Amino acid sequence: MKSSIIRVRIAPSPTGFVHVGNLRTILYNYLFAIHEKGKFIIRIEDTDQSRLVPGAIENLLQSLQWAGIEGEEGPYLTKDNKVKERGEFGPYTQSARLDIYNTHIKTLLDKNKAYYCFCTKQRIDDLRDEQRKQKLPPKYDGFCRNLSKTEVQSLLNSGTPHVIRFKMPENKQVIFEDLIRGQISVKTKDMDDYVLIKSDGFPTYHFANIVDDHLMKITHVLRGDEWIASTPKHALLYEAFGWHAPVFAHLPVLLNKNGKKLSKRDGDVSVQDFIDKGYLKEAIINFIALLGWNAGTEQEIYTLNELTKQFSLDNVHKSGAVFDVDKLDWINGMYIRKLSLDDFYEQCLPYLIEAKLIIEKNKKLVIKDTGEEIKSSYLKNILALEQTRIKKFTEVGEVLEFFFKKELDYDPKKLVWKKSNKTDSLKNLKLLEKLLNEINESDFSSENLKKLITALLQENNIDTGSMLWPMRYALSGRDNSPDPFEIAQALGKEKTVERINLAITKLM
RNA sequence: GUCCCCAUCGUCCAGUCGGUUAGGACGCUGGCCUUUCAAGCCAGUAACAGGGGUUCAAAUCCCCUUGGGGACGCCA
Repeated sequence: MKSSIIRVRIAPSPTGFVHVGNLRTILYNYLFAIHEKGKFIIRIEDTDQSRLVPGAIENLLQSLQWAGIEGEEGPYLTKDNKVKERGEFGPYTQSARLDIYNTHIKTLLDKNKAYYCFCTKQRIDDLRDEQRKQKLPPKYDGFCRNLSKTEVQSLLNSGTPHVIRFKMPENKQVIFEDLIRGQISVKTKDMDDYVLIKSDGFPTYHFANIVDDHLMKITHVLRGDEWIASTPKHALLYEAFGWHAPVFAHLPVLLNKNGKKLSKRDGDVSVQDFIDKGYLKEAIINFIALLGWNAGTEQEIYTLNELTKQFSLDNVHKSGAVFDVDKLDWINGMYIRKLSLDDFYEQCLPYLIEAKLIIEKNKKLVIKDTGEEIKSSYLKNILALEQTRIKKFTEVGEVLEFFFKKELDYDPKKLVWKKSNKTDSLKNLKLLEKLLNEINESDFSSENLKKLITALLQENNIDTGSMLWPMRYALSGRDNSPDPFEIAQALGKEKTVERINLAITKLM
């Protein structure tokens, strides 16, 4: 009975992709479990057969794997991407537990805590319409509540469709303790004789959830806010069975910019969408962990490991948190800057291919515009210049495009620095061209170029800007870019000179 | 309509036993650096929803109002 080990579960229904809000609930469950040295369990709640989406379980498990979150019990993905189950409290998929629900509903029926209801869908709908019209709370009226045993038996014998409802006790105050919100109290007169078993023989969430949580020895239920109103129903069910209820903790929801619950209507909210947009898992996890929780310190950047060490339900907020993309971008930028160059390269490559700047040909990388083969070491040098400049990987294509163009297309007027003029710019570029031509290919490093060009400026008494701005513009064709010396080094002598020449032509 | 829950800068969070110039971060603005943009550093901007209590003292405790959210399915 008394088990000191904490067991928490996540109970997703396989009805689509994993939403960031789900991911946060999952994350908090995981953090709590690991922090408390407990068990983290996955259970699939597929009792609504009409809403099942093929591949949703695989998608869920992949998303967890991506996030670095692993369940100790329940379904998992094998190396060849098959779904298998592990753990001693299985099966962990509700559709495989129908027998269990059947034996448990019998106990409730025998205890007179539940009853058969033969009301048609039509009657229930009409009833609710009428109640709404009269501005009454919609509720089942208990029509079948007191059917005699013989009436029930004969209806069952004739195969009349039916559901099984919970017999809500009358005039009772239900009080439960929520770890985050404290005591919550509801009167049974405000609750319905809700359905336990549907007419297709499948249990509802309310029933299956309670039976499974009990059988799987779940000690803490951390779930979304939207369940708070159903928790008294659940508490009553535990009571009807004579079971101890787990500890409940209802997590605040994620909101959109308008303060409404974040939903599909707000655009891309699935975890996959964020991955596609070029966010790092570390950034997403860090960000959503902080939405509704903090350690009481001023730390903003956390690894998953640090989170598991510091996480506590004591510091979880009660109110919903707005999902602010600006802050996500900032955090993502922080993580991008921390990446090693190799990792940064690995992350960026798919986006460069996606942006159609680079194509893969016979396992070689080729610049699409020029057809030249490109070495990964070269690509890394270029990427290094942008690592502090992007906030998400989707930006890498645009910002790097100029490196891969055969010929740059820009407005010649832009070659002139704001404090300079056309004549000087042209003169300076010609001086620069002459100098560059004299430098050996092997000496074309940014440091050396900087040294030589600085000397050139001093020698001729030229303003830094009136030389470096045209140079930078000639090489990048962009208002904003990295340092001209860095670009020149990355481009190499030939292309650098070529671009300077082009600029001279454009200015003349 | 009924029930439940929530309320500190624009946003995310500190402020958990009542006493703070109400703190940090994102964003925004300005500065430094500087050839541009980032990055980095520095500075500034901005909040206790309102009203009553309790108290020597309230962002903090209590009540009301207002505002917001959620639930009221044979969905989860």
